[in-house]
Formats: sequence, C-alpha cells, structure tokens
Amino acid sequence: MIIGVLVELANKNVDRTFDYKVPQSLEKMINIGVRVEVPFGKQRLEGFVLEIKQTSEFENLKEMIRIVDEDIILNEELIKLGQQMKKETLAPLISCYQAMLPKALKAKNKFSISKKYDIFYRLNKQIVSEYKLNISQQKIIDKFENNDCILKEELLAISPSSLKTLVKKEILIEEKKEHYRTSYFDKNNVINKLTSEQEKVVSKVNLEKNEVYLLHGVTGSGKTEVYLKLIQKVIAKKKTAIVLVPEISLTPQMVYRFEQVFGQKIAALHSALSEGEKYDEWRRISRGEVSIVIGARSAIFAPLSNIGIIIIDEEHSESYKQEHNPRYDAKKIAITRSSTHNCPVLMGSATPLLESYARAKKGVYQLLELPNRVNGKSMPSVELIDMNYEMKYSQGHFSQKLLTAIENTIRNKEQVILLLNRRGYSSFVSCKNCSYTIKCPHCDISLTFHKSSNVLRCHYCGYATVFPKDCPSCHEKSLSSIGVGTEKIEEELKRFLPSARVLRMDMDTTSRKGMHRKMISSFKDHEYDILLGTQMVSKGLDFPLVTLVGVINADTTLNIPDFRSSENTFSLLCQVSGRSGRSTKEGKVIIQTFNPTHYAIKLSTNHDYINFYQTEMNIRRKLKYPPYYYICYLKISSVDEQILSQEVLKIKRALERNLKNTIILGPSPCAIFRLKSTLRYGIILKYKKEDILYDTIEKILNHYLHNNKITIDVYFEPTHF
DNA sequence: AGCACGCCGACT
DNA sequence: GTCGGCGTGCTC
Repeated sequence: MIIGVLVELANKNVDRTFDYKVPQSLEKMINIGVRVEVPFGKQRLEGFVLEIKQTSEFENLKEMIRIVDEDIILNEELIKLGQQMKKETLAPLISCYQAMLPKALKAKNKFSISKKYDIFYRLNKQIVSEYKLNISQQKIIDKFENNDCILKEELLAISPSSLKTLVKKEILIEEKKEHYRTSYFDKNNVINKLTSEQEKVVSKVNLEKNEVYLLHGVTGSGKTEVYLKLIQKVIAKKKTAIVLVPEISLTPQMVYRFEQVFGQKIAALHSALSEGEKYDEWRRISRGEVSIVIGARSAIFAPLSNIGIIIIDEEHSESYKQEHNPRYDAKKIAITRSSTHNCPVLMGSATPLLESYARAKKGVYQLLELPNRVNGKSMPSVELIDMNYEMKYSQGHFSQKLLTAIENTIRNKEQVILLLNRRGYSSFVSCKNCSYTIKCPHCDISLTFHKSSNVLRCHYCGYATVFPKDCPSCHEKSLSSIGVGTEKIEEELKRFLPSARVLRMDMDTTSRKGMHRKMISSFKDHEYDILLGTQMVSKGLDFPLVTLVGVINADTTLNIPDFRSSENTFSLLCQVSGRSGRSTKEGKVIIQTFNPTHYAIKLSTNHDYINFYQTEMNIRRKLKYPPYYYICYLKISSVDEQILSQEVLKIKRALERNLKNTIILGPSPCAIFRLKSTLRYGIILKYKKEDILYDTIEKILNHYLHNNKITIDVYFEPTHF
C-alpha cells in the first residue's frame, strides 16, 4: 500500500502530496484523512493521508513512520472544504486544513489534556422515589433538598464509593462543567414565547431545503429567540446546528442563553478556552457528543455530521473573514457546507452588509424581517449634537447636553454606555511650536501616547519610547498630546462627574485573558455607572439598566479612505444605539458629531436602514464598488523601495495583459506606506466577471515565489483596504 | 521549515 | 589555502 501525504509545512514549495510505503502491519489502520508521521529529507514531519494507492511514479519510496492518532481527523467533507478554500484564497492546502482544526492537531503540539472541569452531581427526581434507600444513602439525598446540583468538592465528606453506587443506579447524575459556567444550573430551560412577528419568521424558514435567509431585524427585535426556536426544531429532527457569532459577542451572556435552553448539548468554542480545551471540545463534536456548536469564525469547520441549520449572527461583522492567510470567509464556507448537508443558512443583522441585502433584494437570499422591538418597545430616541456649534459650550470632549444627560441617568440609578469611536484616530504627540509630530521610526504612523506609563507606542509594530522632554525638531519644550484616547476621556469624566463609577474597556484593559468577560459581568451587576470604551462596547451586549448611550465622536470612521467607511459608520451608530433602552425603560442616544448632515449619521438617528441602503447603493454604483463590482486588493511590499517600485509596475502590466474585463487601479502607496520598515503599494482590481482572475494572480504569485524581496498579499472581496 | 550544496570574499 | 557568508534547490 502506498499513501500520498500532505506534510505540515505551510510552504508553496511543498504544497502537494509525497508518496510513502505503508508497512503491512499498519495497512488496516490507514485511511484517508488520518495523521501520520513520515521521514522528510532529514526531518520527521507529520502530515495527512490524502491518497491511498497501489503504485507510485516514484521509485525509491521511503516508509512512513507511524500513525499519530487512531481517529480520522479530516473527513471527506473537510477534505473537500480545504480544497475549495485553497482555490478561493490561493493559500497552501495544508494551511487551509490547519485553519480548520484546533492548533493541537497542527502537529508537534503536545498539549497536556488536563481539563479544568468542575464535577457536579444532580439528583434525578423521577427515579429517587422509586428506590428504597439505606440510611447513609438517604443522608446524601437529603443534601439535595435545597439544591438540584452539588459540586463534588462539597461532598468530600461522603465516601466516593457510595456516590458511585447512587450514580450507577441513576439516582444521581454526574455532570462535568467548565469552571466559568457556574450559573448553568439555576434556570428554566424554556424559550420565551415568540411574538407573532418572530413566529412568522420561524415558519418561513424551510428546514428541509438548502436556502440562504437574511434576517433583517432591528436591535432588540429578538433575533436570538428566533435562532433558539429554529435550533430547537432542528434538534427535534435529530440534526445538529452551528451558530457563528463575532468573537466579541461570544460572551457568557450569549452562551448562557443557549445553555439555558439546550444544556450540555452545546459546545462553546470561545477564546477563553486553552488550546488543549479547544482540542477536547473538537473531539467531543467529532465523536457526536454535542448537537450545537456556538463559536467565532473557525467554528464553521466544526466536524458535526447531519447539520440541520447554520446560523450567522451579526452577519455584517468583518470578523467572519480571516485577516491573515488563508483569508477565508466563514459565510462562504457556511453556504458550501449547507449545500452538502442540504440545510438552510440563516444570517441575521440589524444592519446587513450591503452585499447581503442586495442579494436578498435580488432573490438570491430570502429576506426575512423583524421591523419592531419585542414587547412593542420603541426604538431609542436619538439626538444629534452639532459639535461645530456646541464646542463653545462643551467641557473637554463633552457637550453640555451629553454631560447633563449622563448626570440625570446616573441619578435615576440607570447606566450609561459611552462610545469613543477611535478607529482611524488616536491621540498623538505633536509640537505646538513647530507642529512636528512624533512618528514611529519603522512605520508611517504617529505614536500613541499612553499616559499611565508615560510611553509613546506604535500600535502597529509595538515600538515604544519614553515621552521626550523637548521637541526633537525645534528643541522647544512644547510637545503636547493631541486627540482623544479612552484614558483621556476617563480622566475628563472623573473631573466633570467625580462621583460616577467609570469602567474603561479598551485594548489595554481587556488584553488579559478573561478580563473582557469579567468587566461585562461587573458592569451588568451595576458595580459601575458608565461603561466607556471603543468599538467593543457597541455590539451584542444586553444590559437592561442602560438607558443612555453617548457617542463622543461619531465622525472619525467617516474619514477613513475606504469605500465602506459610510456603511461602517452607519452600522456602528445603529448597533451602539441599540444598546439603549433594551428593558422596561425608554432608551436615549446622544451622538456628538461635526457632520450632522452626513447621510450615514443622519439616517442612523431614525434607524433607517432602507433609506441608507438606497443612498449608499447609488454611490456604490456610480463609483463601481461592491455590490456592483467585485474587488480584489493586491498588497505588494518590500524593504527595498527601488525593487518595489519596479516590480509593482511589472505586476500591473502583467495584470493588464491578462485581465481584459477588469478595471485596474494603482499601484498607489498604501495609507500606511511604511509599516515595520517595509514599504507597501496597493493595486485595486474591480470586476464583474473575470474567469481567469484566480489563474492570473496565481501565476504572478508563483513568479515571485522564490523572490524573497517581494511579498504579495491577495485580498479577495476585502472588508476594507 | 530545515538542510546541503555551491560559489565568492576575508581571515588564522 | 580555508572558513563562512547566504542564495538556490530539494525533500516521496
């Protein structure tokens, strides 16, 4: 027996199978998709068996060394998905498979598979009365009088063998749960009664058909309940489900809601799990021990069989595209998988991606709508504050109106979310005398000032330096920090509202593992009055006490040189507005802006997605952007400016020679021309239909394969430039 | 990714 | 003369 093995090296030069002989003794263990160890040159590598055959064109075959694990890692479906992914991303095949698997399966990773489980015992009430218990057993059962579940540690006084007996008789049920899910056991497992609107949506989804549905539902319209109901129906058919959420909203809140209803049928693949734990969850899924997988992007590869529905929440989120190679799109993978499993895909959002809504309008997707909040609650009222005018009356970055509103809200014992829209904008240091700006020596980026450590830092490469005493250019002592960071806003809040309890949430404060979750739960418990943060406070969170949302600077995302900047701004404002007034009380939103007449900002005040969609579509059509044209972005980089500018032109010419149906723009220097000391150019391709696009680009990539002076990154249908 | 092979410059 | 720089090419 001879096998074709794809080795673990993610390198284009070895992006093919290598043949090996299989020792007789291992033949019956060999299957397509198992992991094997093979000699490769002077090294031993792990790889996947992709072919089984009797002959090889090669004469001197080496023998494989061993089989790494008993199970088949890549089933037929995953093998096909990987091949498709390679075609769509032009990444090495092995890196496609690696992206689909937990890192523990990558190779050479010897993860200790120690799980941080809590073991619980739960009383089986139905059975207990049927048994005659002896005295010591009765004593144990008595402990369950007030509690359904008891942690193993609390039962240490009891001999393990008597516990075992009870478990054997199924009077007690042993359950394992990870540490953080402590609140798991205390709730009703019911789905809230659906509104008639929700019912209607549920009934429109045909679970027997492969179809893509786009659920356009305003914030607070109860999309989650629709998901739960549909999954319940799927489970009843003995099928399984995948739920994708953006990483940021994979909070205990969301997971908890699903656990309330579906208990241990769930595997939650979130970032708080260690690699070893992710591997364990993956094996649980693979063995068929779970029916529902909820997780971020990579959960789309969960090795479930018999999938009955795939749900993608917040479908407009950029996080469904992997930023680095292989740059796969989890939404596309979802659609592929759904056709293999003949099941529906349901994508939900309050502000669908323009492309998605356009497809729904065209009938490619089925459009479902939830235009109202549940329980007849109205959308929060949104007030725009024209900062051009209000500046005179503002303190720091706060208009008087916003400050007053915050004060009132806190006085009513309610909570506030403040969004600092910081993307594309941050605090930098410049000289008041000569207006010299301190930049990173490796990147074309202003350094960001971190007050707490008195350090200037580059957010792109991590370079750090102390705040200089005087200006490097004119040597005057007139350096000062300009712009806003969350630190600065926090400081202002302390000054203007000294009694307010402020929780700052941004990259700095949440970088420690688990911090994000911890902060969310302490805010929910009303340990703070104000949650101040960047983008991460805008999505998916559900805090009943929040009745005021303030946006400090709505405009910054508008000025990013990117065709999606209006869409992103509109979407962000709608999403963050949706955090207000989700419970019984009326919600309010205050947006500070210098562009109160811009359509993206103005239309967000009425939550008017349809109008925004039409306005934006007109612009996209005129400028030949998606969804009217597809875009492919080539980023070409090098440390050598001379070589780069030569090659970049050669690449453009090669593209022009081949692609006759494509608009080619550039090459032009990237917005950040110099990054980590490499120089970067971008070429934008716009096309409606270009059959040889992938072939042409692949040829160019191959041409530069052995040229380590030039790096080419390809972004098909990029989320941004 | 490693590792060998090979062809040039500068050192005990 | 030889040590070692790293560009090039190969691994069943």
